[in-house]
Amino acid sequence: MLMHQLHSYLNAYASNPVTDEDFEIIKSHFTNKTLRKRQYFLEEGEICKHFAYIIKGAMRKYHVDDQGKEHVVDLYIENWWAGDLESFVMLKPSIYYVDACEDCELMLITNESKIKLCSQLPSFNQFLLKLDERNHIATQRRITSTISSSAKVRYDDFASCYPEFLQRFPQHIIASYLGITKETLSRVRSQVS
Amino acid sequence: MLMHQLHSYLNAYASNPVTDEDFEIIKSHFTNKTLRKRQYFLEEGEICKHFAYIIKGAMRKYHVDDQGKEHVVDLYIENWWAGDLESFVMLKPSIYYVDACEDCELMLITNESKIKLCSQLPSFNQFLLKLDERNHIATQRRITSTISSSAKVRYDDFASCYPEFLQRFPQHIIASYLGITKETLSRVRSQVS
DNA sequence: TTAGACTGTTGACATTTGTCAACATTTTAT
DNA sequence: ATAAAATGTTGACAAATGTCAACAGTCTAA
Repeated sequence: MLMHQLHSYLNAYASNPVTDEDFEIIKSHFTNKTLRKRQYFLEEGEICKHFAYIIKGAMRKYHVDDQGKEHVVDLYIENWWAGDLESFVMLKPSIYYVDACEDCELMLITNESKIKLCSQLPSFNQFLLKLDERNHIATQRRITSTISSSAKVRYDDFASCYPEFLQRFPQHIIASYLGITKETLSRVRSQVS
Repeated sequence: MLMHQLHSYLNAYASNPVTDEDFEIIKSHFTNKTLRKRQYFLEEGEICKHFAYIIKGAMRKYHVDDQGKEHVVDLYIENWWAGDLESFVMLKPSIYYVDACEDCELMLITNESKIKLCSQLPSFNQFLLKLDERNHIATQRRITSTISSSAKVRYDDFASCYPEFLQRFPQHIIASYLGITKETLSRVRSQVS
């Protein structure tokens, strides 16, 4: 079982370690799922019933505009969470697709379970707050970079911040994440830094 | 006292109303502050010791790049929170400025108080989670819009999503928030929708 | 009240980035 | 094994946006 990965992960965010008993409770609220490369986890119009903790693999979230163009909004690898929060908490049909960029092993949780765990285990609540904090900070940096910098600088920032991602996602997906075309990314990469 | 505004605001986010006793505890952790238009709440290099709940007024957070250009990262009005979370929780010098775009009345809280309230009052913890959720969702939409759409569409989205902001912030600040120049915004506005 | 800052618009031109097409390699599915 | 799909690069050109300068109206502080 790869469950222990979630346990270490939770501990990394908690101020005090999560006890084995608490972890048993947490574990009981998750289910396992595997996805093959290119399979959908979520499709536009669906309600996001689960959030996915990624044990292994890589995923992306993207939006398809009126002209049918894909825009990658998020990239995820091991120890990240995939899903559409807006749909998950508001029970609204999602405007996003989430799919697997590699074969994936996931652990899924429903919103009811999340709420139950929050009220039952203060450490879980605390964990979620820390997670949101971290997420908020990363997003803030991303927005700053997006509105302030040229394509080249954005790519360099991304590459130095998430070097692994360069190995794991194809360039056209990274380009889309950065809000530029694959051609522009290709050209930007061939410039010296 | 305008404290009751915070109380209603908290209630709007809680699943059960915040009792008067709980609110007394919460209130005791806040201090009041006023800012005149154009005064700083936070300057680059400082540690963000307080987060500000805005009772009245309007503020912005911005970043100054190597070439001395300002890039507005966030806009805030009544019932929003202003500050730099990264600096606040990590005690790192901030890379942002936060200043008042109108005369402001604020209620300030430190990170220690926030942590204390979280552990003492589950309802406060819950409140923060909801707030982060809402913030996360809004930010997700903003990123989607920024990487997917032209200047005109971004402005129209912004205008329909935050019509008040058009009245309260000058155009060059909105332009910067949208990641475009004031000249481009001026031109985009003169096109018919 | 007055000079200076702040705000907003417009024109001419430069730069960045996108679009479309062609092509080569690699990976994937049958 | 083979065809199709996915990935990545390049060129020619188009479109979007930025830059800089000039200008005018409004607000603000001494």
